[in-house]
Amino acid sequence: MRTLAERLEVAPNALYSHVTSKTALIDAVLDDVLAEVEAPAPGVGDPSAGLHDLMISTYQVLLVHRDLVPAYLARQGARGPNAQRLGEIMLELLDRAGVSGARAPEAMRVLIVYTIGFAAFATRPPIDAGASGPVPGEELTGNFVSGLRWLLAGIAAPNTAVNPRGRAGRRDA
Amino acid sequence: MRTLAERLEVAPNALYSHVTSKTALIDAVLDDVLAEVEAPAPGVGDPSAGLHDLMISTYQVLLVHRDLVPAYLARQGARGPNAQRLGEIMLELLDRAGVSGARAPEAMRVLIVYTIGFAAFATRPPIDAGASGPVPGEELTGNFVSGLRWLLAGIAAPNTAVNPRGRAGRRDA
DNA sequence: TTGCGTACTGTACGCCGTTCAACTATATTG
DNA sequence: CAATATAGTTGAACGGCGTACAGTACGCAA
Repeated sequence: MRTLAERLEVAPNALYSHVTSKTALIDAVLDDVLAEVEAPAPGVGDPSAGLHDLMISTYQVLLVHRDLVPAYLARQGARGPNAQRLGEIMLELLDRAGVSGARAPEAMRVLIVYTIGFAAFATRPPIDAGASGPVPGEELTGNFVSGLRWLLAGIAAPNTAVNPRGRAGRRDA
Repeated sequence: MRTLAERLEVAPNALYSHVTSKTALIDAVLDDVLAEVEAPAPGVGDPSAGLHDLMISTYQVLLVHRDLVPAYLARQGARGPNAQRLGEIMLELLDRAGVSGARAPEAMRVLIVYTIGFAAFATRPPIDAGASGPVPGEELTGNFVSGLRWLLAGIAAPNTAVNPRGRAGRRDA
């Protein structure tokens, strides 16, 4: 806030004539940024490829505005109009890809969480140079795409029985 | 800090005799929490099921300590000894599952990012009740497991050609 | 001209992480 | 046992943060 006010060459509290709180400001900026995401035209083109491109575009947009990616995770959903628009586009793509019903919002959440999470991970070279290689960031994008492909493949697959050992994953908890 | 000091019934600055900074404290706590993750014994059992269980256990541990999940994302890697131990276990499981070479660390990062990201997402009912259902949290765990299965399926698949439309995902950028 | 709404400023409150010098127990040593 | 080193704590304070409140300059319709 104070930094922003300085950039605008006004007193810090002047901001509160235009914004109710820092949180609200960030929310607004967040949704604005989402407008930069390139979404495929609805109804045409391969839906799987559309999802692929949509998530990659989202990832890249997040990387460009890296400093507000943490804020993105802090609030989870992003209720703004742009977020909503992207959500509808995703659902449409998923539907045309054969994912509908209860599976659709699940798949959507998974894709979103994965994308934002990976952006958050990629967003911070400055931990410490040196040991074990900080992963220069270029490679991370490739890594993101790999995971995205795996995810899309799994989502598209009709029935995924990954766990061969009977009812695994069931612990006493 | 001040809150913690109050709980310990000491002055706030007394903490700094034991910890160099708030960040260092959180890092230590973070790694401590990671000790609670149940890891399968190395070398035995189905590796795919092992990964499945390992990530689910991680997810559950994160949910129990929900308030420090954001901190978990803030620092990305978690360099502590427990984190390292889990990393080695994951690589061993991946190797036995047929994932090795350059693919192994990729798969590991994807799994970790997905798990932490989803935990971050699941960690905050208190946004606002009401419209569009805040997803009670029980369902979110099922959602997490679904995505995990998709991911594991994709990782295990030999070659994933998700993108039917030629070289998609290649934008000018 | 009067009145009003909008944008701004000065000042201050309460909170935060953190630092520094001083004190006090406890343990160590001769 | 006395002297001293050491670990742990404290009071006070600094600088920074988001934000609230009261007041003020300005533009504009009545």
